[in-house]
Amino acid sequence: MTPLDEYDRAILRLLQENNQMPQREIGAAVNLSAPSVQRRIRRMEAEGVIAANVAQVSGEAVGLPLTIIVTVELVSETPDAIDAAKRSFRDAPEVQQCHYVTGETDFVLVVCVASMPAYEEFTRRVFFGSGNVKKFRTMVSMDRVKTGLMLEI
Amino acid sequence: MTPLDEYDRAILRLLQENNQMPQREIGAAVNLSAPSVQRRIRRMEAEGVIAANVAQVSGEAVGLPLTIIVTVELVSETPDAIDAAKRSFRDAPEVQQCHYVTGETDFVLVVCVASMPAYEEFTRRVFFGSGNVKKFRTMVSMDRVKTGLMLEI
DNA sequence: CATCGGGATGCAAGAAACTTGCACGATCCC
DNA sequence: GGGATCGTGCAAGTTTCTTGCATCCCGATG
Repeated sequence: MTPLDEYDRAILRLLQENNQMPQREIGAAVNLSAPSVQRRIRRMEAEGVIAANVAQVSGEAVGLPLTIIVTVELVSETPDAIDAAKRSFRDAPEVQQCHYVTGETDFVLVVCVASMPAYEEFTRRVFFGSGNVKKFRTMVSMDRVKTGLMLEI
Repeated sequence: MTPLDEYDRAILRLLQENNQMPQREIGAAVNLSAPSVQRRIRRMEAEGVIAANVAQVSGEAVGLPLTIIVTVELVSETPDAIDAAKRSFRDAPEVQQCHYVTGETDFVLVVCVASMPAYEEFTRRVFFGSGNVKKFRTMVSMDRVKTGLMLEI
């Protein structure tokens, strides 16, 4: 993977804020021509530096006003059990984010649902369904203070 | 806010996966003309249904390979203290996401840093700097099983 | 029951943005 | 110093986006 220079990083800083800015404007901001900007973007997309280009949708607007952070502790922590848990969390559409973490708890999930009943249904299906969840702790978000995928580049 | 119909939701499903798909292709996928698709997208952007259009940058690629989930407990939970904490978390560039939550812990943060020393420096500056953090629990992500902002629309 | 009005649609033309071939210049390694 | 490699800017060609316009649908009204 080609190392990133200061131009690349400047472009990324702009794109992670707004990936619809015209290449011409990006070029003007970073002192490069539009074609040059475009070739750098292409390269970074091909190399996976830019993992995806997405629209950030408001949960409230689509009827998913609840964001819930859940820590999960498993009964069995064998590699197979861990993998099975990863798969089930990855496949659950309510799970927006999932991390396998160090410490007492094994997983941290960010879950987006329409209502508390919907959340309960989710826990029944995903947590109790597997039989391998020892316990989980539910933290309901009262304020999404900061969300997004912004990195300090 | 205009309620969303099935066309809008179909468009959102596509855009939250790839917001660079040409309107013509979106139109073909949802059975609408390109101009119609574009007017719907414009409307949803104006109404905040589409909150942002962003490039998702790989943390590894830009030298931020560590993702750490942190739960934070405050000493004082007065409204002023809560607000001050929200501000400081929001302003810290290492903090990618922050939620004010119910339960024993007050905040859950997702922090992206270059290294453990960088994380320690972060905790000193942001947690110990305020004098209002009673305790925090650090969970280092060993596997970012699922990330992103995808919603089940 | 006919008519009117608001809103969304598709078409087509015009505008803007993206893409690519090409020649030039910088850099690095003989 | 010579030559290969890589990235750059320019300009032309292509695609996509944007917008004016006529039409259609549907609900409200006379």
